[in-house]
Amino acid sequence: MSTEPRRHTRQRAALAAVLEETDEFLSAQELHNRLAGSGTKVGLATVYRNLQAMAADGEVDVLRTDDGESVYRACSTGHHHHLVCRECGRTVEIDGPAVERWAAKVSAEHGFTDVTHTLEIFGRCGDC
Amino acid sequence: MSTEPRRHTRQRAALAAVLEETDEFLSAQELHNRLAGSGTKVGLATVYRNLQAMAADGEVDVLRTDDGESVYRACSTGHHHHLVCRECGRTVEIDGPAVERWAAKVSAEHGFTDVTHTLEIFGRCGDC
DNA sequence: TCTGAGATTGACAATCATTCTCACTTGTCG
DNA sequence: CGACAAGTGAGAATGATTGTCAATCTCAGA
Ligand SMILES: [Zn+2]
Ligand SMILES: [Zn+2]
Ligand SMILES: [Zn+2]
Ligand SMILES: [Zn+2]
Repeated sequence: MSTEPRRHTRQRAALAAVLEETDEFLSAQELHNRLAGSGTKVGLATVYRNLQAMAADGEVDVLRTDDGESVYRACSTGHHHHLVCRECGRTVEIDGPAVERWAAKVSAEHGFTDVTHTLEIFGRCGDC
Repeated sequence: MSTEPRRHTRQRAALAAVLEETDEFLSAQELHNRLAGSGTKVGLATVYRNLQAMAADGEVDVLRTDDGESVYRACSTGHHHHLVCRECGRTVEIDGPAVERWAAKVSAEHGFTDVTHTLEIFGRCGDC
């Protein structure tokens, strides 16, 4: 599962830059707006394509809002989960070794292999 | 959080019946097809509206496929999670008290209140 | 059993995030 | 410096989901 070589482009760099500027999950559309606002013109399709590629390479994390929109965030590498404020979007990365073990155990008990899981926690943060 | 009174209609009964016939998660479109196939004509919008209402009342569980489609399943009542086969759709309901406690603890530690969480496990079942 | 108010439905239009198309541009590498 | 495939962009296409609204059906009350 080696990562395919990826060319360096102005568009991707700009997108990565915008992603680094925040700790909230942003939609592709919102990222596209911010890029437009920062003087760099990048096509919407390109934003989608790059986000998709970056997500596949684990450079960004993706999750779905309640209304089905995908939102993206530059994240620390490695498997982890999120605690997201429903109001302001503030996000805390969390880690749960015990949960990972539990998931693996349950899967095995039921004869499932090649398992992955999604786990996100939503709430209202102290500032909201 | 009292459930609004709901009228009994032929369409809803038919939908509930189809949902009871399977232990897989099905999309609204697929459910609509099955209803059509079983002689009962029900409008697609009605399928969506009812699934929405049923989900709000906890009569069915909803989750999102990788490609963003919502899928529904008649479930046992109460909070629980799922172990779903990526290939055949077979679903096992799972329960994890430890995970529930962990989620609550982590949320509290970060000052979050009014928390909810999503947790689903995907894999390939023994038969696939 | 009969009614009326209001919930529910259905055919179809509208929405809207995401993907596709394809001609054009630009990294990469020898 | 080319060659050429990867990357891009403008706009069309997709497709699940939601909105519209007149017609229909439920059911509490008479
Ligand atoms: Zn907040
Ligand atoms: Zn995990
Ligand atoms: Zn299976
Ligand atoms: Zn739970």
